[in-house]
Amino acid sequence: MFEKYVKLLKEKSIKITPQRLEILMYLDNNRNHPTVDQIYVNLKDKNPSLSKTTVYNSLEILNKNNIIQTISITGSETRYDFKNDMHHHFICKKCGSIIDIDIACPNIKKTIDDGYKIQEVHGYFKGICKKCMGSEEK
Amino acid sequence: MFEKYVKLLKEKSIKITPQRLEILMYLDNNRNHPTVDQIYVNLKDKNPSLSKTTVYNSLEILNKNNIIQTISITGSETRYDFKNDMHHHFICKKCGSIIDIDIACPNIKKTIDDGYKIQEVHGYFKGICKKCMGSEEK
DNA sequence: TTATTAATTTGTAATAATTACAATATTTGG
DNA sequence: CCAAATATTGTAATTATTACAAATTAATAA
Repeated sequence: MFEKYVKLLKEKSIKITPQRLEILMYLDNNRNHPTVDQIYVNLKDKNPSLSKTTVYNSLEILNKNNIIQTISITGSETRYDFKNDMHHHFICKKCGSIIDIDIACPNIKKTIDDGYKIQEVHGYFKGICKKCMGSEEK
Repeated sequence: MFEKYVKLLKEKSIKITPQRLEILMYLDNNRNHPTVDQIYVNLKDKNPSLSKTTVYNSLEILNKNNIIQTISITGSETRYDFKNDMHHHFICKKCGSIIDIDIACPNIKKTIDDGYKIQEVHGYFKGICKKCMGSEEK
């Protein structure tokens, strides 16, 4: 059940704790870019002693080790995502949903060639999503 | 002196107040993506009665009217920029400076064609800037 | 397996950015 | 110049995040 996440942590020499495994599994199974609070509230059910600080700490070490990534699209709270192929994010100003946009950034190479060392790429679009566009016309 | 900014506000039917003009001029003359606090502290000198809430309110209405734009690259505080040609931003994890990257996003058309209405585009790179890369080698 | 040590978790308190709100003041169209 | 609508100000409240110290746990070597 947790083998996959144990392996991920071992590869990066991160100590294996039940909290980290649960958080990792939660992010793997919930690809809806949850907030710290959403992760915390959901995992608190099965582990009532869980502390929000632990969620913050765990997310920090997982992010630093490139296992997960942060998304700062709303401007207020940070959201988290299991690391996968590069993609952009779209947030709908009407319904608030955050949608993966499966495109890569073609500008990276140019910027690297220009002398920058790029460690993270964030592409955010804000507007009205397909669904809300449809309901506006009615 | 303020004609340019008066014109900008009139075009959008935004009421002209000295605070808004000062904020607009500050952003026009300081293209270093300042925080709310930086704007506030700097303008407070000439106008001691300025309130931080006014800075927030003014930035909000200017942003909604597309005269300025927000930058959420640090994850903590929002930064502001006079609206100009589309470009990306790079933040150096070592020295903290935010640098304009003059490239446009070629993925917008594809996303619009796909049914999304795009109102804002944010492209953020995080890593080590040219200058810090140079000093690392020494 | 057990003891040890270093790292982690927890809970609470502190901080920092932002928003809410009510009273006062200012802008603008007639 | 007046009236109505809107903006500014100051303070208080809220929210996300970080700091920190005590208690607990994971990993390692004997």
